[in-house]
Amino acid sequence: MDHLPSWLLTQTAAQAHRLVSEGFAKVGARGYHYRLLSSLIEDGPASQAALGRRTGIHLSDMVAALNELEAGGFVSRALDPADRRRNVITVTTSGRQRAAQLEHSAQEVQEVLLQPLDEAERGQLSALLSKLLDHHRQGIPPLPGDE
Amino acid sequence: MDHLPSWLLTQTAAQAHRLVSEGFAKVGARGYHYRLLSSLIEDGPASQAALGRRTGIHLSDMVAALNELEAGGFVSRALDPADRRRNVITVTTSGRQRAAQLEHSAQEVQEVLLQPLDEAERGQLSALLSKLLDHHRQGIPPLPGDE
DNA sequence: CGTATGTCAGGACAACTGAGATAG
DNA sequence: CCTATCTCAGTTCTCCTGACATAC
Repeated sequence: MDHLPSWLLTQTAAQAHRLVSEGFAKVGARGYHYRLLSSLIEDGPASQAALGRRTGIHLSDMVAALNELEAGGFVSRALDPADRRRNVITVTTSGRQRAAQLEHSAQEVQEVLLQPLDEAERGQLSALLSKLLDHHRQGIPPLPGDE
Repeated sequence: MDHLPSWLLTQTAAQAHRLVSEGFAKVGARGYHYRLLSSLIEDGPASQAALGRRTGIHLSDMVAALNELEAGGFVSRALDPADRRRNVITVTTSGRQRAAQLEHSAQEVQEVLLQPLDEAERGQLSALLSKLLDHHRQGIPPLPGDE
C-alpha cells in the first residue's frame, strides 16, 4: 500500500492540506479565499463563471466563498452593464491586504512542509507535480471572453 | 499560486483521488475499504484501535467502514477473549478476493495517473513523497501490543 | 430556441472533535 | 482511579451533481 504513488500523493497532500488549513484557520480564512483573491490580483476582475474556470472552483461553491469574502469586505460584486447575467468581482484594498496576509501564512507553511527536502529536491518535486497536473487538467481549455 | 508546492500537491492529489475513487466506486467500494483490507492481509488480524494506528484511519470512521466491510462479508468481527473491550478483525476468503479486485483497480489507475512520467521520474516522485511523508507522520510511534 | 450565468439544496469522501459506555 | 476500546453524533473542507430562474 505504501508503494502506490496515488497513496503517497494523497497522504502527503493530506498533511499539506492540514498544515495550510491550520494556518488559514488562525485568521478565519480557508483555501478558497486564498485561491480567489490570488486569481483576482494576478489576472484581474472577472465574472463568477470566469473565476471558476481560472481557479477550478465550482460555480456552486463560488457563491458561498464570494459571500464570505464580500462579508469581510475583501471583494465587491457589481452587475456587469454589458451582460446583466454577470457579477463582476473586484478585489478591494482590504482584499489585497488580506491576500498578502494569506500569502505570508502559506509561505510559512511551505517551509514546514518541505523541511526534509533540499533545494534541488524541492525543484524536482515541483517539476514532477507540475508535469502531472498539466497533463490531467487538459480538456478544459480557456474559453474566449474569459481571461 | 501555481508555484506553491502545497498547491501542486493538493491539486495533483485531488486528481489522483478522483481517479481512484471512480475506480473503486465502479465496484461499490471506497478508499477506506482498500486500506483496511490491505492492512489486514499484510499485517494480520488486529483490533480496531490497532488497525486505526496502522492505517491512519480514525476510530470514529473505523466503525462505519468495518460495518460496510462486514456487511459485504469481507471481514469478521470477533470478541477478543483475552480483552473483552476489543474486536478482533479478520479477513475472510471473500475479503481476500475483494482486496485483489481493489488492488487491480488501483494498479490500473496508477498507470493513468503516472502516464506522463517515465520510469526514472516515477521513482523520483515516490522517493520524494516518501521522504516527506515519513517526516510528517513522525510522533505516532507504534505502541507495544500493536505491531 | 439553446446556452451561459448565478443561486440554492444536497451528496460523497476523508479528516477530525467530542461525548458516552464498557472493560482493563 | 485512570486508561483503552468501541460506538455514535456531528463538523469542516474540497469536490461534485442536479435543479431553477434569469439574461443573452
